[in-house]
Amino acid sequence: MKDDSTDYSAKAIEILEAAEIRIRRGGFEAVSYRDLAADVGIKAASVHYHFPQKALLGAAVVDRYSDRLLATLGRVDLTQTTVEAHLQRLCSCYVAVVQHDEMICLGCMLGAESKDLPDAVSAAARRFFKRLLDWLESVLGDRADAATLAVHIIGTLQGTMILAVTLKRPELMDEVAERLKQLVAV
Amino acid sequence: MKDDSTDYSAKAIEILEAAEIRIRRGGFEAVSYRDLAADVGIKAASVHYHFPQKALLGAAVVDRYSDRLLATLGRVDLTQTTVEAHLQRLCSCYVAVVQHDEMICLGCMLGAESKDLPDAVSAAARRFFKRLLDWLESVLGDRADAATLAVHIIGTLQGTMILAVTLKRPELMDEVAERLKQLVAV
DNA sequence: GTCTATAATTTGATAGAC
DNA sequence: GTCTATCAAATTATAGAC
Repeated sequence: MKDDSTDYSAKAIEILEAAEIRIRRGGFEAVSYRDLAADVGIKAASVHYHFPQKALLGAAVVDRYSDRLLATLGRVDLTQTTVEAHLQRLCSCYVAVVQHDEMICLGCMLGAESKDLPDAVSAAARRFFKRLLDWLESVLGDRADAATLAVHIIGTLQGTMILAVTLKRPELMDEVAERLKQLVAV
Repeated sequence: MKDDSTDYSAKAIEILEAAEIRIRRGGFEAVSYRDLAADVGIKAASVHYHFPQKALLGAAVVDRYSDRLLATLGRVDLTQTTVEAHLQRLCSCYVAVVQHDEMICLGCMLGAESKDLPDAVSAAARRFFKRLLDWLESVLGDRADAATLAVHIIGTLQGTMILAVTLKRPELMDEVAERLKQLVAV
């Protein structure tokens, strides 16, 4: 009774998970069928059975990631929760991404590469950011600068992630997240 | 009478320039000696004459990019120019990067990939961000929150670049840069 | 400096047996 | 579903002629 029509086999899901980690570590080009096969304990040709083309695998990974993040953020309901609490949820997600996974966001990686990606993958990355911005804009809905502020906040979270992993200073995420909350409080 | 000891031949510089563009478009893995050779009108084996190993080529590209950006930003001199003017210079650089080049920053791309890069290249990316943060921290030197604010500003510029190119909305850079100036004015 | 030729490896993808 | 076998193409890099 799931609302999305995609249902994958257990092995297909293993492959999607392995691909997500590898993309987030080194980018789309750095992922190979051979490595994914080793990750899930089968041969490269068998990975092609589940995902015939790499571009379609990439798009599937992104859509799965989008669904998961948006589900974690939850529906926007300002009658039950404050703007601050919604923002806190978003920041928590991204602080956890860096401090727990020691990786950047999938959208951040594919967004950076988007000029060189197969169309199906760059389109999926664009969809990801649109959904994320839509969520945040509706959280900030009553403000005149909602759209720009949403870009500012998402941009800051994405860019700070890059700084945090490159400089190996995960605590930067926390510090900047605190500043973002003050930004909205004004 | 240049102060850095690296002096490259004219062809080597052509290669560095071609490599910078290709890395910024698709990442380090997406660049091949064959493509670079075609860019500068020689064969792949001849590129190896100028840069024997790809990792060293990558590091050279980054250091060159660092030197150029830091030179454009100029020395920090708060007796001659205001904090706001210094920040304006930084924002102008990054707005131009997106609107003119239609590419993201080299440091942003390599920072995203840094987990999977040859050591020489990821170390160069780290150096780049350290130099950039140092510059901005000394601009903000008199503020108690200089370090965190510098991370916030650089992070925002980097992340917004990703959003702008992915969503094909270059004007986002301008809008967010305006907000950053207000941030410092407070 | 640039070339041809080549080595050794890896890549995405397909055909067909089981 | 997974396998072996195979393919054509691309990869980084080296050797040696000019």
